[in-house]
Amino acid sequence: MPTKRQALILTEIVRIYNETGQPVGSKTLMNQLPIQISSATIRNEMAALEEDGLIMKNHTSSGRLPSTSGYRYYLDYLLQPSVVSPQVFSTISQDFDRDFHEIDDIVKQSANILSNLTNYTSISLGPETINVTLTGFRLIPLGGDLVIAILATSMGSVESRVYRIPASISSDDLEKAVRIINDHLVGLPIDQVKQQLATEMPQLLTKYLHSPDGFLDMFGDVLRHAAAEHFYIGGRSNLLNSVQPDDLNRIKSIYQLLDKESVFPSLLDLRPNNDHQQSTDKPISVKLGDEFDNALLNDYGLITARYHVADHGEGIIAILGPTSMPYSQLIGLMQLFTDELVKKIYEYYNHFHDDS
Amino acid sequence: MPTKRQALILTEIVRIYNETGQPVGSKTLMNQLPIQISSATIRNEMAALEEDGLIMKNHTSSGRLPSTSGYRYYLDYLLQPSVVSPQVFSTISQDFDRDFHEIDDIVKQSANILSNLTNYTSISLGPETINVTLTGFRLIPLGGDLVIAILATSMGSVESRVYRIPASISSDDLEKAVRIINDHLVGLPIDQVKQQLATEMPQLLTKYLHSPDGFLDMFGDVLRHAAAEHFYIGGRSNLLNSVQPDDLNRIKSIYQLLDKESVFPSLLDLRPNNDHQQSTDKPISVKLGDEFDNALLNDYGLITARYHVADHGEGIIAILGPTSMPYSQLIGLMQLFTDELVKKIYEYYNHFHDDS
DNA sequence: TTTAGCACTTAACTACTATGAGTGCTAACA
DNA sequence: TGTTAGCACTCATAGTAGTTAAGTGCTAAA
Repeated sequence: MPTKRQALILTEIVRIYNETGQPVGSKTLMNQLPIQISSATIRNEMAALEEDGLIMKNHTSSGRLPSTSGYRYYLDYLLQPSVVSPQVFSTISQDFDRDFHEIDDIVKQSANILSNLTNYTSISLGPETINVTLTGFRLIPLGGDLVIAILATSMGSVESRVYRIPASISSDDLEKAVRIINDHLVGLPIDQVKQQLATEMPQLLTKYLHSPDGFLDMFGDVLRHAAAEHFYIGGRSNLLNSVQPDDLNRIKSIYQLLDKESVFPSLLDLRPNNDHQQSTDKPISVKLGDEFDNALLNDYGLITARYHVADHGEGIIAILGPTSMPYSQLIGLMQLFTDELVKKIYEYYNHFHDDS
Repeated sequence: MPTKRQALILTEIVRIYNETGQPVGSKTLMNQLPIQISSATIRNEMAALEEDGLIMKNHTSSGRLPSTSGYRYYLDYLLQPSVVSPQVFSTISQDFDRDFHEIDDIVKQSANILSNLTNYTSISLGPETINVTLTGFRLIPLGGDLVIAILATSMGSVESRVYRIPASISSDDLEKAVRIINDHLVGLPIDQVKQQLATEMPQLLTKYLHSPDGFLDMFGDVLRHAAAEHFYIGGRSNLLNSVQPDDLNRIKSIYQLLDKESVFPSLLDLRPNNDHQQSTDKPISVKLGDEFDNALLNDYGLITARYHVADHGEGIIAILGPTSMPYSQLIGLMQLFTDELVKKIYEYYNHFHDDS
């Protein structure tokens, strides 16, 4: 456990290292610290901090920089979110001030705003589809034996996919089947729809379809895609800001990682299992270096902010940048940003359900 | 105009430089050339080639490398497409051997296959929507005053967007309006639909809608999005292969370019105006360095292959890589690749119209 | 026209030498 | 006991000089 003075020194090391990117020496600290102590004393304190594993050296005679544990300690105990400037605030509201046609657009735009604001990479995941209900299911014939199956949800998202229908099924029967789906399932939460799909629907449909399996597979397939989480990454190229010019291969690997969009959210553990206590407590949490599963991200930090939209579950927005980010400012920013985002999403949903 | 022997030397310089990435000296050439001449003679010939601006030096005592004009000359007069190995061929057919649900999936997959195959970045643009017809238009109420407008085309693509309908319009009238759209416009090519939208439709709709403007705007909007060209970029990260480790800023700029997907096709001039004779003649053409509008791409080359799908217009697939690419192999590959791609797209469309 | 020979150029590598920022330790001091 | 001045020591960085190897241009001979 560092003493109060050691904590002060650690905070200062984090601050200066984040600003300059260079290891911090005892003389520099002496000039910057609010208290009057000599460089020798600072050296002694730094030796103690190094003993505790909170700071480290690049080589015998270099200044100190925060270790991962040092960052961790700083984030958990020392950091204080700084207040966001009014200009930034008005920038955010301005960027959000448009009419969004789909919830996905809001999610996308939020990632873009945040990455523009911070010059880091941003990842945005829409509110969980807890209370989303099925609004409608349609089949539109395309000619031939192909149809487009369209599924709409109360969130305003539409999923459409093309399928082949065996010629043996008459279009009358198809229409009836679609009507049954709509009569029985519209208005139900997606989860329940999935459930009924396995239990009651097969029986109901056998009246009209000889073998409803194909039809149900199709419906299930669209449903699965509609319920899948959509997320967006903004400012990919900012990842290049933080990297040393020499290790080009690492950049490449990280980009390949980003390209494989499918694995990204699980890799970053954006939606942790509930066992993971620490992160579920606070709305904003930070994941550092070796806490990632993938070694490629060892030099990166991820600031994750959870936000809750009334009756619509949790969404997530995150910043991915180098380990040394101005956390204090960024976390202040995130608090404000999620507030605005929640406001916007809430507003969007309200337009739906209110004026009927 | 280079002599025959000079052309041979140029070809060899291009080949070796592409393989090694290093400037080529007279001794190396002496050993590699199929003819028996001394290094001194080669030096003389190289001096002549340099005089013509076809090759250049990095510094006084370095070997030679092809200049942009040199590449241009090589591509226009010397290059011979090499034959693709059977393994590559079977790789291509294998990768294409799946059931595609949408034409966009084929376009996407083709970009991925090509970039995997070549280790370069690949850009794929689907066949132009010349003969695409409107297959259906639907509105699904979402509750409140919102509806999802869904437009389907004979290509199997579906565009859906959410709109707000003024409460003054009754749902009965809306349904009638939708029916009118379907009765009058289904089966027509998109172009004609657009035309009628401006001419006849307003009159027809006034019978049912007090002011059809809002409705027509909505329909026009979906139509515009449905008709927009979709393209895909595969293997973005391969761009990093070709770049010098020191100029990180250029990489970043190029990535930002790639992120702005909207400007990319026009920048690359993938669909040149028909005046541009050279490129419309050949199905495969190459654009080099300073021929790009954007200076960022000065060190890059773009191999563009046009392919024609019967009754469905032209599609484009391209490879973006460093100026020094193994053009001979790549162009051979592209010929074969577009054949396979055309086959696949044709097959896809046939499933639509044939077995009705 | 071709070739051998040679002087010349240049990038890349190596070895060596400051320089300076920074540390750890000791001894004196409050 | 905590703090500070002083000093020897370490190490990355930058700069200088010398060497090597690849390559050129030019001249003169075949």
